[in-house]
Amino acid sequence: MDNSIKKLVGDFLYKACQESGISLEHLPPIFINQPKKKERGDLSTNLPFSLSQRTGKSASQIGKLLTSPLENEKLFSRVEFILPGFINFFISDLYLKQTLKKLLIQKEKFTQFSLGEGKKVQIEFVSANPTGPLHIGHGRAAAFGDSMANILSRVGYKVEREYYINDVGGQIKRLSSSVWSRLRELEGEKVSFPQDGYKGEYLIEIAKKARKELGSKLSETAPHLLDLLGKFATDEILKEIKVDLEAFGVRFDNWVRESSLHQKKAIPQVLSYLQEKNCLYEKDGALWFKTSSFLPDEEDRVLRRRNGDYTYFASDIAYHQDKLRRGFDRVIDIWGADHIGYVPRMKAAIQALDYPEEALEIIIHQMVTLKRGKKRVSASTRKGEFIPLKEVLDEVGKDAARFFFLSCTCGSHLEFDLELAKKQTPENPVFYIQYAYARICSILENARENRIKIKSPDETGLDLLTTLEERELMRKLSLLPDEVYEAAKSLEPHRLTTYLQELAALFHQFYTRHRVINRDKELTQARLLLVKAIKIAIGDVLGLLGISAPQKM
RNA sequence: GCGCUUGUAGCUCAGUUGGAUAGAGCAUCGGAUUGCGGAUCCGAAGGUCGCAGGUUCAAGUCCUGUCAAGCGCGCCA
Repeated sequence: MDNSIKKLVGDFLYKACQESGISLEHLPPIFINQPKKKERGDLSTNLPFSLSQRTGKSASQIGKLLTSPLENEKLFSRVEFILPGFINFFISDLYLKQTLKKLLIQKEKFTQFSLGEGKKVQIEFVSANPTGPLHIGHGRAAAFGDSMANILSRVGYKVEREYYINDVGGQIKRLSSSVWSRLRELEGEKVSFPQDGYKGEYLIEIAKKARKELGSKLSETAPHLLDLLGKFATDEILKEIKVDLEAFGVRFDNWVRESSLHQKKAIPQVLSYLQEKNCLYEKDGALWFKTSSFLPDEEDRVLRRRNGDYTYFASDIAYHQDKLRRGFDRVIDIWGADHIGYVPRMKAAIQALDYPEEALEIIIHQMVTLKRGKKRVSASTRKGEFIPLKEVLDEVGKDAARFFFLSCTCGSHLEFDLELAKKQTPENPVFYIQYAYARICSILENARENRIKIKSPDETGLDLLTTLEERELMRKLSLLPDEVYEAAKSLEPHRLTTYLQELAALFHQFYTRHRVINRDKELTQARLLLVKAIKIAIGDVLGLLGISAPQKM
């Protein structure tokens, strides 16, 4: 659909440049902004300024050249040049009303774009180790990745969500020996708990379940006892993880186990590939990857230990090669900040595999620090010190939690104060938005009860929408496609939470000042359509964020 | 010690690839309802954008230095 008004304005400017003989070689990228002040119009650009630097002409000369062909354009009611070099655009009511109609007719297609061109994108996120329940940090990644996937698919990408399960290695051994200790505790034995084991109490439940289901297989002399326990425990934990994700509104298309890569012999294969490319060498009995030949500041890393085991890095290279070979046009990883030091070596590995560095896009989200009142809680699965995502969901709900995570840029360190989150629940911004939606539903219900039939936009005189509040609402709605587009382009869902708050505020202001259902039948019709359009917009954007839009609250 | 990230109102955070007079929510104070949902609306107060330099017509935004916080610097994953 490409209903971008900014693109439209940009095209006009481009044409105006052509017509006024400004050399297109000098043309910088055209940026269209929303001015902070209403007096400065609905949209503005600093193009005259940037052009004047490149062409040597004065900004006001260029301003005149650019604005005069636009003066009779129906899209604008006014176009003005302002010193030192801005052009302000005032969108015409005609355009706003046409856009309102489009939104009503096209619904969620209103924000569709051909940007993605049907290209395949894979987003891998959460990928928490199956050694314990999801905690609040995973919640941030889950909310972010999931809504990012929604947004990308809206702008024309084919999106796949993937979860990578590290079900091999030292941590799984620690997990199984921890379960074994818990089991023996249950039998009344006094055991010393493994020092680097998982201390969380959830393992007691799993041990109980293991005793019940595995029964006689669990003797100390049983062969592969720890493997058996490890498999059992990871499966149980994964089940719980899936339940939590489901409750958080997140579903994955694909679950990939690290163990499946081992079965496929993917790791020795990728290593021999790298060997041929002369990226490896042996030292101290171990096999090393020459990270430093790609990034001088990085140290070389071990891929195969002296004892013959592969490192996590080795299997991760195999995993990423596998992903890249699956034929995606974009591969996006979302990692927590605790993996930040891992980025350079992964990028180096990608290049060693003959892909350009950009073939893998890595987004780092900062840690969530937790507070309970004044106490800080660190999140450590190993020590069993963490607030499970489930607990947060139970206390503040899926919608509030997702909204909270999505309102911040993922680069910000954020503090989640559980006490505050609970206290704020009634005044949480997400309820403000949902309330606007429910109010509109209520108005529409009211209209139905009064047997007012809402006519189609073509039959209704939208010209009756003349108040300031109505214009502001139409203006905001007309900018929605650009917001979605920009959120997709910059991979920043939080733009949409900001947009929703502003839209909801405009609606509440309108609502307190004007009646939708009133004595003037024509005006009622027009306002019902406006309100219906807002409902579509709010509901749609909430959907992109994975937040519910309740008819009643 | 080195690297990455972050420092904006009392608190939690926005701030459009450098733009025009720095924003929102919460908390605080004051006001609004015989109207479609008061989980709302209106107003007040609240800031040396960590600090110091620099770049330029223009810096919260870019550069350098400095202070502080988080994370990372394994033949762990």
